[in-house]
Amino acid sequence: MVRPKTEMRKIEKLAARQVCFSKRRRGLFKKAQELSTLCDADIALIVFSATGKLFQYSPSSINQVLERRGLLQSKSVAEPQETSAEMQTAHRRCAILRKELAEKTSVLRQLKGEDLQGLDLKDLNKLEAILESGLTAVVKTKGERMLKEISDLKTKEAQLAEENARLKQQLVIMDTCVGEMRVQDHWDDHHSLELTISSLSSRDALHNHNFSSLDTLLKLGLPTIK
Amino acid sequence: MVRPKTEMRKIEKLAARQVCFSKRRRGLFKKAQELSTLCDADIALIVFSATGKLFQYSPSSINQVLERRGLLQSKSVAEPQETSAEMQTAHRRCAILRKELAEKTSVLRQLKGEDLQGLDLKDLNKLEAILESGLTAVVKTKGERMLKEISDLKTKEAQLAEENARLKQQLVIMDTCVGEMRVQDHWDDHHSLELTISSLSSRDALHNHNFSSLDTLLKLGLPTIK
DNA sequence: AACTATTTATAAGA
DNA sequence: TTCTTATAAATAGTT
Repeated sequence: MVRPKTEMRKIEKLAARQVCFSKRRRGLFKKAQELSTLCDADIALIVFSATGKLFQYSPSSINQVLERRGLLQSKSVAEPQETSAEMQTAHRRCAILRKELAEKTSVLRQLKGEDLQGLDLKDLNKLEAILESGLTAVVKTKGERMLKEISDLKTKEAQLAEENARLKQQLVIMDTCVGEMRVQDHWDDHHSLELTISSLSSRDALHNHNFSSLDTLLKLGLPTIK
Repeated sequence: MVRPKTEMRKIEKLAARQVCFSKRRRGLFKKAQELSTLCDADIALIVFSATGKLFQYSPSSINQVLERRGLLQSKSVAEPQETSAEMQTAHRRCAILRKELAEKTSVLRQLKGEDLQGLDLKDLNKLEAILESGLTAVVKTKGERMLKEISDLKTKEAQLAEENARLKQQLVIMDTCVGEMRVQDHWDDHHSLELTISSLSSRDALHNHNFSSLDTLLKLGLPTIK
């Protein structure tokens, strides 16, 4: 078990990234709490996962820390009614969301090659770089996916070929069988069937095949078996 | 050198506490930065030392993170009363926006070549097609932009060349001028200047040039003009 | 600030 | 997700 020194860049595999996030988040919060306890510090820690989930830690209250920092906008600017306060927050949130959405939409369009008029050479180069690296990644993933599919198909093919060979072998045996039966044509069905089974069994052809080969044999409706 | 397992309570000795604070603070910030990088998380970390000194970390902007926090913290207290109708609409709108945003974000990430794990061959092909057409468009636009820049530069170059030619011509005239002045060396400054201007004007060389050429002429400090 | 013996965190595997 | 374990990383005490 060799643990490689962790490279400091975004973890590519989603699952690994999520596990790492979960572990390190806990570690980070623990360290924050320790620092706060040991050194009597006031701490506010806010973490958003890539999926937008919120985690936060503060021994006192986050708002208290933020107020101390002078960050919190005086939220009681001018509120005629108490109901409008909530409405305002809601609207503000919507506005922010809309803004983010507009931004993402715009970038998305540009990546798709639309609305490039307003961009200068520098922006275009940046866009090109993103597209190129994205394309590379997609093509690479696609290649891997196809390779896997190919190897799966090869496995299947091998299995089928194997079964095929087995079946052919059984056909040869069958021929032999038929020959024998022709010679001993006076035997009744019961004897003939016994002979068939025993000659197949003697060559191990029916072992491990759940007797499906026997089914096949029976369904063949061999003309010489009355 | 036996290090006792650190007790998790406030360190009493001031010096030790300060050293510990300094070390652990750095450690904490480093861990925060690592989490942010490795797992693509959005983090805001604010630390006040016991002495009131402020330290903070955020890869994006603290305010941005805080705004986002405000966004997602929506399910605050329950207020089942009056405003509910309006509030519900607002919240519904927010929810829709959030959903759209999540969708766009996801697509955007995939276009950038991230989080491709969950996609099948069909999706990958679609992605590839989008990226390819986007790349084509961007490269095309870039080409046009560059062509235009080239043609603009050529125009400018032509203009400059033209002006250059004009200036050279003026120099020739100047030489002639100087020659004349050498012959008529007894002229005083006033006459000499008149001659210079009139001979230039007669060939239209000074028109449209805001007399900058005259400035140049005067600054040349022609040795024969006393 | 630098060193180092230890503790602590954590990546990978189950 | 949780547990384990080998190893990387952080850090308490010392110089």
